[in-house]
Amino acid sequence: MLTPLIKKLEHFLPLPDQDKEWLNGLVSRLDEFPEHTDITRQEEKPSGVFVIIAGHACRYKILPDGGRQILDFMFPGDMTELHSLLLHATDHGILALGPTTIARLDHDRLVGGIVDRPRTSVALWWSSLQQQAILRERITVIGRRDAHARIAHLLCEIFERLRLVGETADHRYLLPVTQIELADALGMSDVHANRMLRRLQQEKLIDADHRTISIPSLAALKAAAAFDPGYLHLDGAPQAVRDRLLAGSSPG
Amino acid sequence: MLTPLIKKLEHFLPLPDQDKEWLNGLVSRLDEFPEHTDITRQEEKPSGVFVIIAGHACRYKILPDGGRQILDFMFPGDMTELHSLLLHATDHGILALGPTTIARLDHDRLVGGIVDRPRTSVALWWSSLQQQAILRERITVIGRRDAHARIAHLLCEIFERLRLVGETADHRYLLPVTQIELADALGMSDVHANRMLRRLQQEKLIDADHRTISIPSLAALKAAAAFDPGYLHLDGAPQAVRDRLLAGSSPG
DNA sequence: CGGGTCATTGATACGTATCAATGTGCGTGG
DNA sequence: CCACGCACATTGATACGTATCAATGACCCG
Repeated sequence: MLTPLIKKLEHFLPLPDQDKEWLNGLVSRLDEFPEHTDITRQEEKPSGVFVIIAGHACRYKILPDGGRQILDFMFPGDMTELHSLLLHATDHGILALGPTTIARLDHDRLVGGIVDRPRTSVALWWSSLQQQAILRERITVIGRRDAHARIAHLLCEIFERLRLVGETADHRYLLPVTQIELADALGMSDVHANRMLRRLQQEKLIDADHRTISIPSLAALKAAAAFDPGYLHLDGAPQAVRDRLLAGSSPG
Repeated sequence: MLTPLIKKLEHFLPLPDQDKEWLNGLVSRLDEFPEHTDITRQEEKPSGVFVIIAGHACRYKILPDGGRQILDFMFPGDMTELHSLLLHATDHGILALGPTTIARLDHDRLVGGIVDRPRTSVALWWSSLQQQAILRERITVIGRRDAHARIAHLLCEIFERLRLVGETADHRYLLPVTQIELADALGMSDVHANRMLRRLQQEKLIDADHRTISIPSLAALKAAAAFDPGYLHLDGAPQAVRDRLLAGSSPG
């Protein structure tokens, strides 16, 4: 059930079989959300931890003036914050972009049992560090790059993230996102997003068709975006970390 | 020693005296950094956890084209990520803005001992959630607000964060930041930052003098910024969280 | 006193927002 | 089965916010 999450975590560190079983056993319920419905709403109490199983979602904020900023995208294997229950209200909502399935996790058993599973703990920590790094990179791109580079960069990032969970085929992936949503994610107007998308296609850097993005040359797109994947921290756990964990159970 | 950190954490949840002693005992070394020197450098291996004791720092990235984006500011009580040692290399550097003192923490004892201190664990988790929320708010402000509102918003945020650790006096605080740095933090040019700063002063929304910011009317500045402090999650731990922790030791 | 960093100001160029109109595809109801 | 409406995509014209270039001023330090 939590296959994409486990796949992602194991890119960082192999997990013992018993940890994976334990993770899968935490799923208390599956929920499905139709396209363009809220999974959680801004200002409401956090609704517990869940993992995206299938589909695409995004975190977003609505501004006082009615504007919207999309903060990040969520793909299969992405989850909400482990300790969000510490807050009275969330600072952002989560929206299903296409039809989306989520798995809700039993919070008590998660928090209670995580302590005895150091490999999983560490992998989840890595995932949380990666998420913060993605936010920082987004700040950098929105703050310092022009619209053309912003779109190219986001498309590169999404490719790498989807590849990690096996949601790409060749150099192609599904991205059920309107141009308005793309614009809201990158701090630009929808009209301009359209033009830049168009330009990327004319430049043969991407091909967009029916919500499917194809990247003829990943190298070329990365160059246009000045995309350096370092911030995604995809290298796997450092040897020192692995060594220390070997004292525990053996990898699955 | 870790007074500002503890002060901040206790805004969320009172800590037992023994936890505070334990925290203070984790300090393995104090380091001082002169103005405009790197505390950590981008791309290097994480150097362990440290806490700002005095002074002001910022996280930043250098782009391939030489540009710089300041991601966040760090004030007394702010610390680096608990588990950053999981990464091979950092995705950003940390720069001392003025003369800055940091306390390095013993990582092994921190990670080893945190499990037995649920209140401190929870408070540190809250701090980490707040930090992520700050990044998300920055994305929103840079992506969707004009230069005038961006500066006003940042000045409001800094006020609230400094107030939390007792670094404000009246409606006034020290901010050792050049206009170039301000511009790099908000994704604008230094020339424009200057003009907007000037405008804020003409509008009597702020007063800036020798690195000191005064806010005649916080309400007015917040209105100009459309600043809603909700994202800082300053309400303290929800009752449910407190109740659960009462099973453990009593508050200090 | 001289040189450096930082702040300030004006003129101009450019990227992007905004406004407006049209086109396209799709689901729904007559 | 077609017509309508709706969301989304596309395109052009124009306005505006902000970047860039350039020069001067203020301050601090050696």
